[in-house]
Amino acid sequence: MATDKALDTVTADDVAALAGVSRWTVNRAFKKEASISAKARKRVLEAAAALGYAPDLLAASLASDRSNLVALLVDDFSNPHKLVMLERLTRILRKNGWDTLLVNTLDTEDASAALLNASQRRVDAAVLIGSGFDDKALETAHGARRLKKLIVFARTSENANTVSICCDDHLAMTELTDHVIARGYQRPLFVAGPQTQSAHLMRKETFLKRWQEVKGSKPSFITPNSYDPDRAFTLVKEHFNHIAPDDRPDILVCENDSIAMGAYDALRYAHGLRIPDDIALTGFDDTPQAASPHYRLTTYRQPISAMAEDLVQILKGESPPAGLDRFTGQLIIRESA
Amino acid sequence: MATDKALDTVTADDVAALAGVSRWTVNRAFKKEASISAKARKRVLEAAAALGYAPDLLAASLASDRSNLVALLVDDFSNPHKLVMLERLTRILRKNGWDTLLVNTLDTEDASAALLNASQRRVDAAVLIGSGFDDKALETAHGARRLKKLIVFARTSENANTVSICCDDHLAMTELTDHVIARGYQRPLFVAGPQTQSAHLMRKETFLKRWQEVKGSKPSFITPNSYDPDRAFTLVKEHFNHIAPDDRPDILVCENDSIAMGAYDALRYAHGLRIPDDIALTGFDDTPQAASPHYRLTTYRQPISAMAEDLVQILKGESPPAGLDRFTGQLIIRESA
DNA sequence: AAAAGACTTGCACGCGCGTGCAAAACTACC
DNA sequence: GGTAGTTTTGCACGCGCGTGCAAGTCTTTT
Repeated sequence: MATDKALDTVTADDVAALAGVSRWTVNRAFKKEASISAKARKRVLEAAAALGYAPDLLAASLASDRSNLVALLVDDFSNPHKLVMLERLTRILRKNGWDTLLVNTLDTEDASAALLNASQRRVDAAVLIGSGFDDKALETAHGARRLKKLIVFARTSENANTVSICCDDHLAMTELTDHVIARGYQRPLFVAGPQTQSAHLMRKETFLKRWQEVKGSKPSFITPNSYDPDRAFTLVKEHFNHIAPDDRPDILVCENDSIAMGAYDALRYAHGLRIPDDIALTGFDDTPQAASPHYRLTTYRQPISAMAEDLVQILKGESPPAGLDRFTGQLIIRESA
Repeated sequence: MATDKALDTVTADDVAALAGVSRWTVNRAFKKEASISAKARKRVLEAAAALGYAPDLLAASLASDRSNLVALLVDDFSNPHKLVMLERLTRILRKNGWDTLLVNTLDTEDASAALLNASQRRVDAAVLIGSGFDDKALETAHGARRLKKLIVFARTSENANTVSICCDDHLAMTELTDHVIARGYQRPLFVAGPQTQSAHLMRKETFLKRWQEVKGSKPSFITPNSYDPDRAFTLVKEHFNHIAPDDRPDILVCENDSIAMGAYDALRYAHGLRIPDDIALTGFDDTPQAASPHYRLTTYRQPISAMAEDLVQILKGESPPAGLDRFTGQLIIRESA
């Protein structure tokens, strides 16, 4: 047991002893750009391999003021697009030396507690990937000690102390709106997401504005109180119960794919409408499911990888830690509209 | 700047000074079961609130031998069920005091590097939620220093040094097979997942065995080399190209919902078959999408929450750190079979 | 009121490594 | 071979808190 203990905890000192150098040389051998001679490094690495040593990142974080840890706060797990973002972010962050703390803020009263928790782990940055983060949470976060950087991902933010990395929603929705108009649709209905957040999307506003500019009329809209497809299903189903066939919209423009898929199912299975023959539909995000031969959703793909790379730049300090980084995505035209 | 620095880094000593107690009393105030008087705790917490102090979890981890951190290793992000598991696990772990390190092992040659990385953060446990972890990775993990517990989630493992928390696949597949038989299907085709892992599912074996026991014949099967629905789509599409209508299976039993949905789309959109009229289909996992009016998938729901609670027990040391914890799930019968 | 018991508080030492600088070793050049 | 320049190495101190025990304080009992 005592030997086990000693075996368990191989420290830089042990490696130093074996390699015949000082502890500091050992740790230098593990840093990419450290001033150390090639042969010293070689000797150290061999000794380390023999002993099964790897630097303790925890101790390193404590001693320095960076942890190479990023907290990802997520408050909506009903959208498969989140899984795509998580995959991209974790992969790209890891490639660049950052590990990821995944924080589920569903249960947390507001995000503040989660943010505090992240700061207690000394994360280098907290990244908000969600819909329900409000001003209060952002302010608390900014007030929190040790929370060096606060980044809102895939969403704009009006808080001056945050960076927002997102796709250019204005450009995107304008392009999508123009596509819808070009296809000759006349009576759109916008299906928005929850509208309470300060950090939110401008998709609805952009669509309404653009449509009015070009067509002169103001489209109506409905607002599920969450991005859950089931809610969208129910809401759309109810909405169409109260509409005479002649007044029916000829296209549903949805704030994201998650809502669009719920709406799709409601139209098709609750009201027997064929898409796009009886009614058309668009989404946003290009989730994997949107491409299935079932939905064939016309949608808009955000450049998640580029956005993740941008996040890395910010973490590295090569981009300013406040402001708005906008990216241009790509309209994906499929059969649904 | 100097004052900023001083403000940034509120330590237990500062709180102690303000509250007129020692540093140790301050930290005790933040532990649930610490011997501290009610009034001392109150005084400390007030002082802490005034200063914006919260204990540094990093320093605590270094000083003690636990980090309250769990690494979740995921190697397949194409299955929406992963999102469900992530949501449940992160929420339940957090409720019990553990934070979650999400590690994407898609890019990692084998999982060993990821496991090593996790151990460098001194995680209390590494949880494998994936399909592609092989023996080598598990052995490496066990060899790694500081990796206290290795847990295979939602999958059995034959490695003696791991705990496996999963639903009772044998029971589940037997129940599902019996359902399929009771419905009168005669010519099943099993669509399996990749078969190379040591830590894998016994679904195929169980199905084949049970079917043979009851019906006396041995069903055929096909094997996509990944759980990606697109692969399943392609494989099923190809497979049915080479089958005469009379030889067609009357039911596809799929290893999980992800595969089932790909297969569903292939049958319906590539071959124009109606489900369940022309051919039936079952899945496994009960992903949210399986319930949609589109798929209406007959499937099997794993008790993820109970499994996550079991994980907590293991982390707390109230369950043995090796062996197999099996849970009984629930057959979900919908229209697809 | 004194003694025994129960609870609360303080403290020395260590967790493993980073920082910044000074000493040492090496290299190049005349 | 000596000097200046360059690279490499070693080290004191600190990061913020946990552990286990000893000293201190308060409560109970006879």
